[in-house]
Amino acid sequence: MKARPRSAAPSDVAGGAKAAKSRLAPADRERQIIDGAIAYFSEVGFSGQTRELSIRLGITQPLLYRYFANKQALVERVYQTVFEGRWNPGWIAMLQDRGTPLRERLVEFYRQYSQATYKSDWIRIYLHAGLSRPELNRRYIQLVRTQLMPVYCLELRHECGLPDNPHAAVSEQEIEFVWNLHGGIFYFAMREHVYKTRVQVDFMTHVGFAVDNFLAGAKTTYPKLLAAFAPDALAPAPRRVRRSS
Amino acid sequence: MKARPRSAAPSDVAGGAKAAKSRLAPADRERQIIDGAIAYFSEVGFSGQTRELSIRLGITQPLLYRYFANKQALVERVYQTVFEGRWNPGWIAMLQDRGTPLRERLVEFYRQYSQATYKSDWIRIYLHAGLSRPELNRRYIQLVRTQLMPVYCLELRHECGLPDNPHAAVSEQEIEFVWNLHGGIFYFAMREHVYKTRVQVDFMTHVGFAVDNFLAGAKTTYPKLLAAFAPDALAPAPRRVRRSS
DNA sequence: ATGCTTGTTTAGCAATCGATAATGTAAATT
DNA sequence: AATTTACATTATCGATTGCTAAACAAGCAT
Repeated sequence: MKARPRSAAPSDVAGGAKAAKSRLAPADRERQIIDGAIAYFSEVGFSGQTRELSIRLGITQPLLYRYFANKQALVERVYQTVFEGRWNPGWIAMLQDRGTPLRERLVEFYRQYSQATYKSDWIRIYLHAGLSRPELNRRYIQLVRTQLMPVYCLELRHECGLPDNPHAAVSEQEIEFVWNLHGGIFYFAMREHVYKTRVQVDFMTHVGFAVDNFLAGAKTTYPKLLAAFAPDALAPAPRRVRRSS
Repeated sequence: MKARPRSAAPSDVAGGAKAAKSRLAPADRERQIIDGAIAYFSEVGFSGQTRELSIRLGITQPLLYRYFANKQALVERVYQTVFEGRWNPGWIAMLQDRGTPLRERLVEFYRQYSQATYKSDWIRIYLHAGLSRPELNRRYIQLVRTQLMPVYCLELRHECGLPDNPHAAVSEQEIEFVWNLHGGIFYFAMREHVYKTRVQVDFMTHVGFAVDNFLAGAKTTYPKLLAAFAPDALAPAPRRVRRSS
């Protein structure tokens, strides 16, 4: 009931590294196990064995089962920690700040987003999960689709000099259009962190050119796309035309 | 030694489906096992069990070991069949045919490429392999990097009205630049076939806009990139300037 | 110091999985 | 039809793996 004041671990706490045999407070031990599990499962996949994980943690295998009812429960915690812990809601507001050029906003977003997610552990967990538990990825993708991509679309409309018409819903075709930028950058990170191909190019330099090219092309392509798939968005602005009989 | 003339299988041959109990010629049985293994491993990953695979094939588990020395050998054959069997060398020539507009060439390429590789089994095997045996993906990526992307670059130089200078090597920065188009389209297919998100947009329509946007942007972005990372390519043309002392 | 709580380890079970040996049987050869 | 060849199945072994029960030991209260 009462929180037991524990002495800090003697040598190291949950430093992510191995070897921590001493007696730890439950919260510390749990955190250490989760961190170790993220590193381990991201490397070998979720079919990795609990014994091997325990060895890397420097503890015995049955101890895992004092903190998690079974392997599946531990895996769930790994999913949850990785997917729900690295999204920054402030990104949306930053992307909507028209005080700075859209190009700079996008580049800055990818600088921050890549530091949060485009690392070996996140991407590998993301791919492993996608193959074995796609529901989880669908939820994350839904977050991107509903939170992030529509902002891209609206800012891009503005950037292209199109009327700011909040009533004109963002079409699926637009979403996919802007997603191509996002996907290309993701795949770059994937090649770098999963296949570990020697990428001789600086990530942010690449992002700069990708964003430049996307925006430069959109100036001519985006209006055409809107004309075909979201003609509402091209109407003057505040008053919406509705079949004047 | 001599090839035994076998009567064709009574009901079905290696139709990819299950249930083929009858006695088959070795070549047919082997093919059937490989096809089944591709379907099975692409679904559950390479940690899938041989027993489950045999049940799906409608055969017994030890029979697998008559055709493959061990599980690893079967896995290797799956890799090999999937990765080396779907690349069409003719694509390169097609992409270089300047008789048709580059836009049409790229769209047509993605029509054919997606039919060959952007299917559930190929993409899932590709991702499973990437996580457990990245060497194989590196080899495939090397194929794309050395065969496909340089062609994109050279055709794009021509498209942008830049001099056709075959001596000016394609820079890494250029490769990554054009790869962003390829990666965005791959990621679209990945969302569709792995995460199975409801994509309301026709694949080829999406490709059309992605290619349009890429080419429209490149008209202004690509020369800037070349100026910074491959100034050689901007030199007049045939005669290469080499430090005229 | 003594006893109590609880974090950790030792020992081991039951199910799973890759792989093998022995046996059965369908098709080709004579 | 009898014999041979080799495709396929039955039965089973040994190692691995998730998980549990019992024993051990470190810190706190009295």
